[in-house]
Amino acid sequence: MTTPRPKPAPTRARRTTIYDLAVLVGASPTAVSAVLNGTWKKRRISASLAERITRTAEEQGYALNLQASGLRREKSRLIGMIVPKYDNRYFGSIVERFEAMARARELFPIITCTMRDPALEIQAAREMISHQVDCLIATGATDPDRITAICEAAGVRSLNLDLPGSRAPSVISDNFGGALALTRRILAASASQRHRGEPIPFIGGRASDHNTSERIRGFRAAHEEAGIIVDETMILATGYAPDRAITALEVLAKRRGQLPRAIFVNSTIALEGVLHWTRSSGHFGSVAPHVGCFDWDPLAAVLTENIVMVQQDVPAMLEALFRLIDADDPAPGLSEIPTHFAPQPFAGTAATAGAD
Amino acid sequence: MTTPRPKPAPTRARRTTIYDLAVLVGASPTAVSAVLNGTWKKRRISASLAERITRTAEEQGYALNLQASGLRREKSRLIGMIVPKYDNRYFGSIVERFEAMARARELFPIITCTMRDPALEIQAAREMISHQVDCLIATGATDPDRITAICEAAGVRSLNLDLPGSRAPSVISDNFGGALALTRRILAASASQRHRGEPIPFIGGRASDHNTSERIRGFRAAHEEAGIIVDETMILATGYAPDRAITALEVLAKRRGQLPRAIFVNSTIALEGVLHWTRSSGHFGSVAPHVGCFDWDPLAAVLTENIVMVQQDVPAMLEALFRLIDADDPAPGLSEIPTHFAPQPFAGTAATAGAD
DNA sequence: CCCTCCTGCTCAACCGATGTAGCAAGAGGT
DNA sequence: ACCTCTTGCTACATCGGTTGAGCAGGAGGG
Repeated sequence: MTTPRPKPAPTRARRTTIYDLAVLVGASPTAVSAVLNGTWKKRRISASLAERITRTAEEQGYALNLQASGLRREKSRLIGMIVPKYDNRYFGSIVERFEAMARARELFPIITCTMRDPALEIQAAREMISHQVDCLIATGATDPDRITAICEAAGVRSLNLDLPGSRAPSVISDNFGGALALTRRILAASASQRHRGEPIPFIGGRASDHNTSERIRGFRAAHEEAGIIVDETMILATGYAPDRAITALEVLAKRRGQLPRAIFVNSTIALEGVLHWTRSSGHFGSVAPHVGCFDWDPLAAVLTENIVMVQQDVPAMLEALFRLIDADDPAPGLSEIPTHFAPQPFAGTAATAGAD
Repeated sequence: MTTPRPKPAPTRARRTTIYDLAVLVGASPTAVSAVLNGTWKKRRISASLAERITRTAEEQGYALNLQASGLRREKSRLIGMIVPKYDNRYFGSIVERFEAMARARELFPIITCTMRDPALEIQAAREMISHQVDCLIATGATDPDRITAICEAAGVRSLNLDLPGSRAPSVISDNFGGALALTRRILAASASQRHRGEPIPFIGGRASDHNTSERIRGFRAAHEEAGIIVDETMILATGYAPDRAITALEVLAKRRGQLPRAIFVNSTIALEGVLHWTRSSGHFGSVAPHVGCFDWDPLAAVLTENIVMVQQDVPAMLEALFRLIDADDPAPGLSEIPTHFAPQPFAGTAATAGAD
């Protein structure tokens, strides 16, 4: 019945279905389906028939068609996530952990990266909805509320991660608190090398996104505590490209006629540029500035002196996220997860202990 | 099966279907379907009806049910990829590029990471097949042929990336050539600091995987060219964990009673351990050894003196991969893509030019 | 012996989209 | 006036599972 093809039927063996199995076993498709999806006890199929069906399915290498199954059940057991980039450890660990936790709940995670492109975010969200995801997580989305609106229209639950929205529950880091603690630390560390009242620059990120603006707030608060005034020219939220960070610092140094003794860096990607500049510009000689980085990278930890990194607590964030997913209560609140300072590399491992 | 809740049916508005639209427009579901999937000209639907249908669909926020569509068409326009980890730039860029290229072909990419766990690889492959992927890419799989076999049984095309298999077409880096060139370079760079005939250690990876063994072969070939004998104790393929690399180097140094003047490092993850050891063990003082790393990380590039990194040519690999996907000819050959040395950080950018 | 209950299974109607077949109305040709 | 062709649409079966309803046969009770 497939098609009236004059094809010499080369390979294209049709996939085994429950109907094929039913014929093989001599039972009804219903029985096969019930056995294979585990509802057979409830449906009063005998253990012996169940055994025969299971065995035959295995022999035939039967694979359930989840498209058909999902269509009938009107849910897919698919959970979607959109993510901006795969070029840093933060999003990498979010995705790894998300997948593991989704699988533990018998959900199939589908993740797609949007290259920080707002149009692609929307397109990806729509595609995921078309694929009938039961739930969609927007991670670091530029316009989370837009995604929430699209999901709402389709009756799909949505949550925000990393960047908050106002219309869906959001789990984010305590950006203010993390930036405050980080700024305090590098202000203290660099105190003896700075003039009295001299502020440090903030570099990277987009002032328009919530996280960056909260971090700037924490950055300012720490300065204020220390009695330091921060003027606008110290805030260089020039985006996520490393070379923009370099240019901005170069310009700043030229204008001020002096080099910063400490720098607040707002992402590991910006950090690439910053560290390149401090190392290879020749400006600093052997006295590298203190660097505080909001986000963590293990190679930076190993290779940089005078660096402090704030690590976002990905496990805790995802625990919180899945608590919201498990409880299907869509109260659109904001969960802020505390950050912590990244530990010394290899602290407490056999490797360090052994290196006497 | 969630729970027997006395829920007051709060929101859960059913999703709009072509039947709903058909009623609204006063046309048949067939017409709606034809208009929305673009076959309406062929089906001789009038432009005016098409216009009305399109408008109504938009107003109602209609989203196609790809589960139903895929079921009927017997293909999903889904393309699957399994990937070991998200903790390095190599796999990150593979995934980013794969997604972009898949989307350019109107395929929806679904990617899942398997944490280098062979059982999870198999499970993930099966799940993807159940979701009816049209094609499955096994990236860095520990047992690619097993996955190919599973795909074959289900009539799904499969390809290997990064690690080759014998039963499906494979696209990988020229590991031998890359390792040969890299080893030559660090042997040359460290020549004046090594005793005559002194080999350097190879650290990281698994000797059982094809890539590592090819790299070892290239590593040995470069030594042989230089008239240096490499005994087994210099090959430290201790896996991908950074702390294992540290331990192995520590043991090696103790046994030989001297420090290596150059090191071949087989992944950026092992590099974390290696650089930690060279920096903080105190062994090296200010004379860091020459490091050659098979794989690239931008922070390592910026922060390490005397490092040479081999970068795998991800764009070229994915071009080759998609050529195989586009041509549906499954000849199980091996494409080896040349690698190159990573360029100087920010070379040729405004950033460098500006930093006078 | 009749009635009820339980066991073990099957039937048929879906889920939403799509491809094939076909029908009614009007245009155009002879 | 009759036939053919085109236009613009609809009806229906189908993809592969799932699910509520229901049926046959045997056990058990009165």
